[in-house]
Amino acid sequence: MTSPLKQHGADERLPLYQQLRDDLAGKIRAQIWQPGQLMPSETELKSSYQVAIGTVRKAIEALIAEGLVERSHGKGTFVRKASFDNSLFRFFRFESADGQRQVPRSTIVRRQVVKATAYVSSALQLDTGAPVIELLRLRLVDKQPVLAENIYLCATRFHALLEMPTDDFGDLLYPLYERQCGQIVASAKEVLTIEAVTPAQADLLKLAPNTSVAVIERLALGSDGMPLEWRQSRGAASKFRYSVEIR
Amino acid sequence: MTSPLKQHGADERLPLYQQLRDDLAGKIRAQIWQPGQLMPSETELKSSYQVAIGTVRKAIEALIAEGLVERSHGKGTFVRKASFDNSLFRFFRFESADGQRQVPRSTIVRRQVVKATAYVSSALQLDTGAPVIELLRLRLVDKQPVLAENIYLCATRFHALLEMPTDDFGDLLYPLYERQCGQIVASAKEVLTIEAVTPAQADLLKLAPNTSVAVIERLALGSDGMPLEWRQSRGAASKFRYSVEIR
DNA sequence: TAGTGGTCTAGACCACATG
DNA sequence: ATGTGGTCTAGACCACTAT
Repeated sequence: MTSPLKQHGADERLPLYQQLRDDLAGKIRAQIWQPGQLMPSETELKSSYQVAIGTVRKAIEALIAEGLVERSHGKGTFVRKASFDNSLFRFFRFESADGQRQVPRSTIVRRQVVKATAYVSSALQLDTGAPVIELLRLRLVDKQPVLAENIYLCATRFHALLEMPTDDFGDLLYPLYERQCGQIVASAKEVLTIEAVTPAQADLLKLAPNTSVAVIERLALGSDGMPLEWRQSRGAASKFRYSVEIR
Repeated sequence: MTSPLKQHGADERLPLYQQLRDDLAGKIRAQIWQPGQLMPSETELKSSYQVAIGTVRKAIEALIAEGLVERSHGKGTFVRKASFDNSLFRFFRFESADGQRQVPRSTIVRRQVVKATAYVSSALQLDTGAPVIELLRLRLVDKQPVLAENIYLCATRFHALLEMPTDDFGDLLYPLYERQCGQIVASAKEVLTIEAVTPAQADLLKLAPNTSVAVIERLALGSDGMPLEWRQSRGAASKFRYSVEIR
């Protein structure tokens, strides 16, 4: 029995379905309905919020457009799990010898606490010089290095990562952040550019000097929009491929 | 006074609002309602098609999601004009000396009729060896070359382009296609990769040998989905920049 | 003031998934 | 058989734009 919207301090100037959308989105963010789980049916929401069913549907359609939930005819409405750790496939074509796409293996090459540079601190909304964890990570397909990553995390928020061996980090970091630090990545912004490879990176990636690399800078955000992680990923430009449809 | 859907040979297995969407989309494609023009109001559509107003709204919402029309409260629903000739800004940062973004100037360097290669003919859905117009075009900002383009067009469909001086082509090709050949580009697919520059291209773009270029391959389609033009655009990788938001 | 799209309601019926 | 989302209807009222 959820109470009607009036008691939730919603902005009454907004359309009802928007207020409802905000309230539902809040419950998803607050993990009251967990990712992958079924959320209440249209009929339940209709009676608990005391609105017409059409209004419920408009609110849910908005959530679908934002990618927060998914509907399945006859089954119900499900909270979507954020899963974009493999978003690199958007930009790169990594294939193993048998032509399969797979999540690259990961190795943490270095882990250290450093003072945030001006750029990193502004990206993560920290004070300049605040302590950040820097991870240097290599990603491999068929044991060949394909991506080199520099990752920066607020040291206080993620200090749990300093207290475990880097070998236990596994191939995906975001589930680790969630398990060890209670930090959930909900969205991200990426910027893609092309540079000449530096000698150090060339060495890591086993590339000839002065070849080109594609650089993906990603700022990962929590569900409240707070920046959690900033990273740069570099991979050989020759493996790069991206397609769009425009109109 | 449009007649109800039954008389339009619509697929009755589809939901009503989908059938309506298809019919409306057809009228837009057939230019019965022209780009930029007002289309009939919800009330008019409701009575001419004999459906409920909610059904009309759902059909129009679908058209909005596809980017075919735009609604403006109090004014009406308008057919959207396709305008993505400047879509290169999506991928490149071209700025003139004063920091302004502007449509690059164009020069046609070469125009000739050639037999379509296997690749071009399959992209344009022509027989292999069919005659195609090949344009070599250079785009300039502040008189500096920034993009080199190879453009391929079906020679029969676009033969009007052979009968006018290339100096009169102007800076934008799609309006030219529309004026001179009656061919309207409605959408496009682009694929982006990175290559080393060829000697010929390096010369055109005034780049050092072996530097990297970003290559954008674009297939431009008519409103009926027929491929009209295939082009490759190459520009210095150093000017390249692209950003996305993911979730 | 008239016409447009935007919101909201209330309910009927259908199609899909599951036990 | 039951519950879910999907379609469709019919109409009231509001907010914006133009004249």
